[in-house]
Amino acid sequence: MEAALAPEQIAEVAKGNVQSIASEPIPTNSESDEDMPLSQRALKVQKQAPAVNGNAKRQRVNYKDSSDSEDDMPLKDKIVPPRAAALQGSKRKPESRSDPAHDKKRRKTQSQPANGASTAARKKPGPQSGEKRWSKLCHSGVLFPPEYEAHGIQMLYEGKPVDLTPEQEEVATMFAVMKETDYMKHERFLRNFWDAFKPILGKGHVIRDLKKCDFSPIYEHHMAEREKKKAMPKEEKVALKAQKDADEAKYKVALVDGRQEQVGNFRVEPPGLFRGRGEHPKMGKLKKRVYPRDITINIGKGEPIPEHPFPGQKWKEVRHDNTVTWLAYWKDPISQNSFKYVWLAANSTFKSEGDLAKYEKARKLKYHIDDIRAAYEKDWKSKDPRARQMGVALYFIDKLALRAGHEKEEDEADTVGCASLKLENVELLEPETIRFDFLGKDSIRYENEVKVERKVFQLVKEFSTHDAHGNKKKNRDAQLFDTMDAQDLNRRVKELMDDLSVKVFRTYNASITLNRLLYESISEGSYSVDQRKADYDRANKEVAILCNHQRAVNKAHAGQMEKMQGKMQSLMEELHDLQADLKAARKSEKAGSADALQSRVEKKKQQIEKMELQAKVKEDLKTVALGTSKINYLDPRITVAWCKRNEVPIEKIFNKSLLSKFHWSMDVEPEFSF
DNA sequence: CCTTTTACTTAGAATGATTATA
DNA sequence: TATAATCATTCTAAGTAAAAGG
Repeated sequence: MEAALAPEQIAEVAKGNVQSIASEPIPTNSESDEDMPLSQRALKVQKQAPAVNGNAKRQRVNYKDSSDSEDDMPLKDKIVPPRAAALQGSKRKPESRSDPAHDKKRRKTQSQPANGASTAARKKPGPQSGEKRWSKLCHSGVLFPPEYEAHGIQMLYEGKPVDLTPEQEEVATMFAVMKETDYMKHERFLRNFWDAFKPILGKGHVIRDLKKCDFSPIYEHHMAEREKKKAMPKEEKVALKAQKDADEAKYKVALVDGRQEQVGNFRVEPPGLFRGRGEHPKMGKLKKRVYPRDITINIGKGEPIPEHPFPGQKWKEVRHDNTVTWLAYWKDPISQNSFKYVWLAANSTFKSEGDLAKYEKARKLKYHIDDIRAAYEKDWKSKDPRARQMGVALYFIDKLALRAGHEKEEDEADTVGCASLKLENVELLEPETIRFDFLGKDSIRYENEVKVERKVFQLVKEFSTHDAHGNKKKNRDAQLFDTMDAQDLNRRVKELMDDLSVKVFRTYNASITLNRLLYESISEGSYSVDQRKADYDRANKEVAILCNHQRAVNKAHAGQMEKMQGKMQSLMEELHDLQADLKAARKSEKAGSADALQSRVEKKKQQIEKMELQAKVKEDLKTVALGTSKINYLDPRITVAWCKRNEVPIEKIFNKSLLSKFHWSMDVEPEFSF
């Protein structure tokens, strides 16, 4: 049987040396790495001018220094300067959830097609609808976290040590190690934790009030252990690492139709306290340990069934479903109606094919976007209120790169996207500016003031005051779009282009923006590689802002900035002294030393300039995450082609894992335009 | 239809490793 | 040579959207 992997093969893959393995997967027309990649096959490349479109641009709000990004904006898109505001987590529990019943039952009031209901979308079986994804699949299943080992450290209750069973101690420790996190200040977290801890303590336990608990002995023990580990002699560390690698090696690879592929997340999630984002109703709940009996394995027929270290147990199920790409899944112990999956890694064929398809679909949108824009603008004037709402929603999705915004459950964080916007999320600023303020995915705040078409402004005003039946909307937490939801948007968009869905607009706008900015950028030729990279980063940043990709300000940020300022100060002083020396040397006409000083002055100046730029970029990017768009939204062929045109080594832009994830895009021709 | 289930992509924080700097 | 800053990787939560189910 060929399924088993030779150890040396495993080692290669485990090390991430997958180039040969990884490039192969795109088998259709390639025999070797050098062959024409899928990218080229798929695209009968049209060499067209860089796309320039009326793209959405937005001004970030939580961004102190707004001056720079504004001047290069087309006037039309300029946005009213925003009020300064703090980064995250506004307090915004809707006062009353007014009429939730109505909220849920809204929609469907009006019937069908908004306008010129073109050829209804044709079902093309995509890679999710029962199509065969593999013929042979072999892997080693999942790796379980080690069982809990009791440390025997006692916690204190009313100042006195308390004995805990290992089971109790495990949960106490989960809580103890979170001592320094913000969750400790979160009432809901504490309540949920207590509700989980109490039954584990059992009836009549001495511990009856969380407030009287002191977990710090456990916390300190945990920290001490950590220190110990850090202080371990080098050889021991190396040996430990080697052991770990060896234990994991077999889980890291899978064999798919004879190809070796890396597995992504082969580890079963260890138990812990749920760390939801934002105001998550379930934060602090105990996420229970997962066992083989909870896990369904997916594997090729006739392949050896993966083993597990729990003698009495069986896998929940073993399936041989070749229409899906997951290797295993289990029910998420926190939200009973969702699953955790084990998939192949980002560089696998499954994922690469998915990526390519995603970007090709977004590129296809380019040929339809004008018609689509015309269509939704026409809908603004429709007699059908549903069409009007849909038209405005699509405009937001296109211009602002908003997410679709599906309905959420009561037991999830209260966040919104386009379709689920509430009145309280939009403020009308006469004559034609809309101010958005809402918590989106991951409870990241989206704040933006956008100048919109007059008609859109009027429509949003209409939606803000009256529903589709002309009844007044009274509550701030009422739906802005009361006649439609995300599903309706997806259906609508399919009328406009086959297989189009709402999220494609984000990909499209992100990629086409990068493409345009890179073709517009002029620092070629005499500019240094670093300067050209800075160009790239600026474009990347613009996309990140468009997509609202944020990150928390690094805790040390302020201190680091101060330090830089201080350093700059002393550099300035040094420059000053040098300049004085130079002047003196000139006076005394010691030519040689003057020349030397002159060059030292120049050097110092450059040093200062570099530092200034560094400081500016750092401050600039303190809340902006560039990585997310690079990984998920920007067609790598744009980047690769730009690197080729500008003689920038691709490694400057893509790190090792991105290179591997995007191996399929590497031999795109330099003229590629998205 | 409308809701629920399933499968997949996208997301920021936390952690770990590497590099720059004092 | 330790410490700090930066960068890469891991982790798992939180979205989207299609299909299945009733």
